[in-house]
Amino acid sequence: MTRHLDAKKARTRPIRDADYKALAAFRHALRLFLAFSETVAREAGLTPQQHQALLAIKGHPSGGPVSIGDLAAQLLIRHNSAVELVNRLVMAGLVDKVASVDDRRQVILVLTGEAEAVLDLLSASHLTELRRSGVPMMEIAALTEEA
Amino acid sequence: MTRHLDAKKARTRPIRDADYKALAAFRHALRLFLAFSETVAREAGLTPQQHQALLAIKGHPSGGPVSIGDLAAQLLIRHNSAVELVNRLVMAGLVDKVASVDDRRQVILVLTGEAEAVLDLLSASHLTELRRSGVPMMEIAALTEEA
DNA sequence: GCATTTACATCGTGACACGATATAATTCAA
DNA sequence: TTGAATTATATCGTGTCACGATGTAAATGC
Repeated sequence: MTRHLDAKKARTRPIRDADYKALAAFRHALRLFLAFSETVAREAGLTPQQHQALLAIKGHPSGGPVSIGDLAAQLLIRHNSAVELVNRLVMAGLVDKVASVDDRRQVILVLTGEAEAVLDLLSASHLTELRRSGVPMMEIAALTEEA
Repeated sequence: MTRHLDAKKARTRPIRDADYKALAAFRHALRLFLAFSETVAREAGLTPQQHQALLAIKGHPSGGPVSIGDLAAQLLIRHNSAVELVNRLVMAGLVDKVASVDDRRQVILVLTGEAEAVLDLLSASHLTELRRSGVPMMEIAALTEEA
């Protein structure tokens, strides 16, 4: 009975030591980038999530107004988590919640001047760091479409 | 006075809308990968941190025995956080803590058979997903050295 | 017009990481 | 060799963040 390939799951090439090392090194590289990002964000007075939320609002692919739900989708978090994140941003004076005129259930998120300034600074340092470390940001970002 | 470049910080090219979109899309791509990883880890009964800890132990660059401190360094977390993470792994039956003979302060981390099996499964699906999505894992992992 | 769906909000919970602090083993210098 | 400094791990209290479950108001569909 071990003569046949498993019907449920095609037999895969066994995982070698080099595979584990490559996966571990890849994770380590991701963590290095995230640690850099967290450090500069905190130096600017933001939590990493706040920074990413501001970026998601400012750089949303639609280019148009961004709602709570849009933010949740962009960050891959639940709507209620997005609400909480936005409330913390409002308390920090970084975002204003504006009732949408189109659909009065929706809340449109608007960056304050302070948020624009901080995000500009952080974006500059991130672009510099990504260029320095050689991460092919554009290519990786392009993968977003298909998945 | 605005004629001179700022002495403290070289004037950088202004951040354009396309830059914000690229950075946001890059973050989104990272989150897609991390969400994939979290999903398959949870389906296998592990938290994402537990999965990454097992991988860090199994794929540690030294190839040798891995201590609490080694794990903390690989995951870029504090020693006390690594202790807590390992304690949860021990309670889950995935890791054994073994006193080191060389240095009796050290605790060597050993994967149980169950952990080896789960990690094998997760590594296979991660390798498949990374190949599928076209992420240049090896190249990015190689950046680890210099930073 | 009324049921369903959609968008946002609230609440309680749990995982995780942290700083501060403690303890034991090792190292090193006098 | 002994005692001070260092290193490795452990413990405790705290804060952030995300979640599921649940609730409410606005929009949609038949």
